[in-house]
Amino acid sequence: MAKVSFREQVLRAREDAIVASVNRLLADKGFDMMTVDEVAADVGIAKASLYKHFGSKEELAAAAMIRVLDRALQFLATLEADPKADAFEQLKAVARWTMQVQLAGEMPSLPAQNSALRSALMTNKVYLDRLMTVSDKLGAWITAAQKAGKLDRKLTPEVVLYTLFARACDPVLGLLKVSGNHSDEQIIDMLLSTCFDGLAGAAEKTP
Amino acid sequence: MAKVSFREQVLRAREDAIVASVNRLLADKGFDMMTVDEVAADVGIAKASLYKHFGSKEELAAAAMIRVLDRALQFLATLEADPKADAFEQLKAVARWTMQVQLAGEMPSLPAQNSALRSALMTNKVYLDRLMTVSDKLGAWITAAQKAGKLDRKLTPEVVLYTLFARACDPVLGLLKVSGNHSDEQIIDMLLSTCFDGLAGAAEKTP
DNA sequence: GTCTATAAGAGGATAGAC
DNA sequence: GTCTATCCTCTTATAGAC
Repeated sequence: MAKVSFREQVLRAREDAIVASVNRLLADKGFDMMTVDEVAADVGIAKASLYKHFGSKEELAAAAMIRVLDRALQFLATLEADPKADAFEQLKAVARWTMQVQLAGEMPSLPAQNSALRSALMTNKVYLDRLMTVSDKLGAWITAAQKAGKLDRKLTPEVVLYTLFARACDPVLGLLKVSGNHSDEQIIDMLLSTCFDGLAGAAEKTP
Repeated sequence: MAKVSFREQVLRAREDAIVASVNRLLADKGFDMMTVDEVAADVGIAKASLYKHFGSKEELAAAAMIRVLDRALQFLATLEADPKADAFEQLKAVARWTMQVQLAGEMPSLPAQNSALRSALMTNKVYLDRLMTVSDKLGAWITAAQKAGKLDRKLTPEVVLYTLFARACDPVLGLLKVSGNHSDEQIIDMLLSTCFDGLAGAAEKTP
């Protein structure tokens, strides 16, 4: 019994290592440019061993997405635990968190056009479950913030949700980072500002 | 002489057809998922003939990017010709135009991570020239709009420029389109609003 | 410059021994 | 479950006839 448990523990640890590598490689090179050989080399195992754990390259990507969604859910839980919870501020905190993850090189980026990948994700129950859980929590905050007048009521919740997801993998962040003209904090502050107050800025709000 | 001119005309027409196909395929599937075989089939010529016109797949993509940048420059020229030119409104018009191109399925999307493609673009004089021309024109409008207080002065022009470029290929537009809950006009209006006034919206500006 | 045919190689996936 | 070795498909790119 203990032996089996230990075995499973080792198995889990190895799979965690695999998913961590995939996550970093996806953030670094993207799905199409990432090769399974690279993943195997990065983890330090043979490619055939990799395929004992995950049935395809798409499943590897799905596992990485599930991982980051789980991290997001953990962060959402800490926000929910805060007694002075304000929906608008919570949304802002989530956006800030996604940008920090992106700056840390830990945000996997998947192409929207790859149909093989999309269909693999759309048939992955675990992935869909996590995605819907995150979407529901954010959706509740969005409608609450709109009711409070903190978010534009002319925007449908769908638009707000998609926009927040998109800002989590916005190429602007990477461009600004390589340009080297701003600190990480400056980048995040400016992008948060463009996200919630727009290019026109909040200055105009209180003339 | 007339014969040579005619020949060149036919050559140009064929290359235009190729670039138009590449443009559409890039918008539809992205660079990595687009194959040269598809391009050849779409144009209706043999792949070897294609390679007589363009030396590599990367050059095809570069030609498509040059094409769309030229279209952008044409549009910028019409805006400059307007006597009652306001920098802020011009920037908004440009953003609207890029979204219309995107909705029409004519905005080529290139991955930011593909290094072979990036180096090919970075050594393409014509592409760099067009890109810099567009950037300079937009940059002038950005600083003018900031001086006029229409754009947030806390944002560096670099951030504004990158953000405008990024909105030209924002995945949110495609997601909203396939979701089918909004008309094209609604989508563009909402995304323009999120771009310039943010998720918080302009409502807060005049309380 | 257009075609058919093919080289050359990358990359996803698997066979079979241990 | 891990390895080595291999298969096989897809894709970029070119050779050579016309």
